[in-house]
Amino acid sequence: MTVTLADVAARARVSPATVSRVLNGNYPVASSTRERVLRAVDDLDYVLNGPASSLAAATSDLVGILVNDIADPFFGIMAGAAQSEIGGPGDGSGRAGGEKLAVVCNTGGSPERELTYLTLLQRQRAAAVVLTGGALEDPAHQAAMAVKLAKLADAGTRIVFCGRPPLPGTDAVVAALAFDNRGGARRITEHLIALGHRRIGYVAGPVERTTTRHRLEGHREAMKAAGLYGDEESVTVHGPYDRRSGYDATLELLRREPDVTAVVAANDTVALGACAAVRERGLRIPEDISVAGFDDLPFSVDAVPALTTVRLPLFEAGARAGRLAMGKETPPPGGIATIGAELMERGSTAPPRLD
Amino acid sequence: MTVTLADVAARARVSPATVSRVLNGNYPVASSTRERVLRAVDDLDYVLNGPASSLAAATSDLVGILVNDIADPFFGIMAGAAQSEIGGPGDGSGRAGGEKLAVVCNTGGSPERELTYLTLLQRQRAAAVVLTGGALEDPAHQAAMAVKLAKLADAGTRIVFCGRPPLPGTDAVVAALAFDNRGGARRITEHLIALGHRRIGYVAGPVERTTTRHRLEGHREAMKAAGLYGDEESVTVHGPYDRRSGYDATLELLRREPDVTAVVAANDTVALGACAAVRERGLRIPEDISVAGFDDLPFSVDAVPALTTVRLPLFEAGARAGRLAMGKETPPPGGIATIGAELMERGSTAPPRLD
DNA sequence: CTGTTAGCGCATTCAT
DNA sequence: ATGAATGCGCTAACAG
Repeated sequence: MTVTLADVAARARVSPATVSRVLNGNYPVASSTRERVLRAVDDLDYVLNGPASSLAAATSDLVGILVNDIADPFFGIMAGAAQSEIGGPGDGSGRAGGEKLAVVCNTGGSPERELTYLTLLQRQRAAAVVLTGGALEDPAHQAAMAVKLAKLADAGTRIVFCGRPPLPGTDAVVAALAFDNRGGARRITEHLIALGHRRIGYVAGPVERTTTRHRLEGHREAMKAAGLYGDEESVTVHGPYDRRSGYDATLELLRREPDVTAVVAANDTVALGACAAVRERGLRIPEDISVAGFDDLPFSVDAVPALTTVRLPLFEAGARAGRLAMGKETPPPGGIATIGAELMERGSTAPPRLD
Repeated sequence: MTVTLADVAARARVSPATVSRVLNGNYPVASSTRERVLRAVDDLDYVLNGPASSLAAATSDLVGILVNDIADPFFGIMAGAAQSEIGGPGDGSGRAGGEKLAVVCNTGGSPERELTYLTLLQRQRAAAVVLTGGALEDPAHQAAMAVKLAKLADAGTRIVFCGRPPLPGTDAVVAALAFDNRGGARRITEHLIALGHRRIGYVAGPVERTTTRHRLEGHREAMKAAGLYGDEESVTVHGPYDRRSGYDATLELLRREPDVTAVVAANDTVALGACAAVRERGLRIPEDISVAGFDDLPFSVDAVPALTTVRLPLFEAGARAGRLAMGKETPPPGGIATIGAELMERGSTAPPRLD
């Protein structure tokens, strides 16, 4: 019932091979012939059979974009940008073209699902895979990832990291775009210290994540450099990268260390929860307690007061990852690029109360 | 170079057909044989060739989820929920299983891209497609969609709408889960009227979208029922569903109609921008102006003051759409279900100033 | 319960 | 520049 390439060939009075050639466009075809073929395609409303094409060519037009949390704009912005570079504009003709199918896969932060998606993508003979966000630091999982990625690369799949440091043991990766999480975290804490804060609480992300660790390390570097050693552990609380966690962790922190004058959150979403907790305790921001975030998501400027945070160029990074995945851009030297993080001073931070 | 099913068969000393059967699990196989085959699969590190499988079976394990804006949690929450129902748990074994590949495709609200993605999915012989969010009301596009969806359905692809009313001319759809946008909008405006507001501004979404129209209609129903006719047009401003638009539109609205005492926004993101604009004008929320949103996204409760809005059960709807797409749940009678919208009264709305 | 036999629809050699 | 032939790796009838 379904129209095949042979049907198109018959109608255009050419061989199937010729139809294939005009559709893939990688071969010289007389323009008159091409016209005829394209008209037949339209007349018959032909749609290429992807599986058959992929089987014969041993490659597909599928590109996977893995994200930790699709409901988090942090990933949404990167994924959308990458997708727009990969997907092409789309001519709306409904006709089969040479388009790639850029799709995003939500791992939910689960290492098992990450591996499963990679297998599924491998099974589809994906043209490329973009991995976004921080990686789990579990050695077993990292090893499994390295093996899996090597196999994918071996089968011709291009691999790009976006916002994630290069995985140890993986040279199969086309390029890794890493955010300067450490530097950004250092700068925001230095900002707080410069304002006069001495007791600074830290609401960290989930343990065993590269992003969490790098941001925490940057924070502690700044603290140490200012001679503010001591009880790092007691002013640090870990939790998931969500609003609820920021709320709970901050309540816990304020209970444990009532004399903190500033709270640094692992990201903006967590910071929002932290703000709610601070207010719940009857404290004002920034008069009684300063709060800082990370990422500079769109909503952060609308918080009241506007959130002091670190801006990550998520859209630009995602777009670049997309181009890298398509081979439209040459990889950075060494395959690794670090992407800067810029401090955004806003209303949620101020000098501590003098008392 | 790559391991094929035949290799596995040889190693397990069975026929290729048997290997296929244990892999697909839809057929009785002696457990001892199955063991042997699975061991061979592991030994050889075999991964099923998706394209070959799809070609032979005339169907793939791909499921597409179309969203208008992947950076918007409204879609992210639905897509994530749907994906979790479709993707299965994932055993992390890295082995080939019977998993579906649930992927989200970002149309960016563009009708061309919507159609293109549908073609790409059709080309892949997708098992199902979930379309989320409001639809464009352009007749030409609707007709094109109806045709395209009919073809997809014809080829065996299950179609589910999530948060979108049934498309005219489409009976190919398995089920449509529609949000009660009209009812929700009516209730929130009634709430404002009950508080004593008479001049209420409306910051609407983009024109020609079902969601925009239904919410606006609900709002106006409430206004009319309260005898508050009149200059609907002059207190209504349209714009995209984003923060910036809410900001700009509200500034425009306040300039045009300085005597409004309340602003209803098309959604929470827009409401956030509206809040910023209101403050920019030196007005307090809710003392000088009440602001209301729609959707009840996670950040809305953290706005200051907390946003009065209409709660949509996005996660539940997405999950249900996912189950429907998988055939794990029987469609509602008539294929259409309306999903309720609940008013959430919070701090951003209050009685108008008496002056 | 398992093996044998045929394609699925297309991209690619080779020819011409 | 085009046509003919071959096989990609797998599933789905059929047998047995």
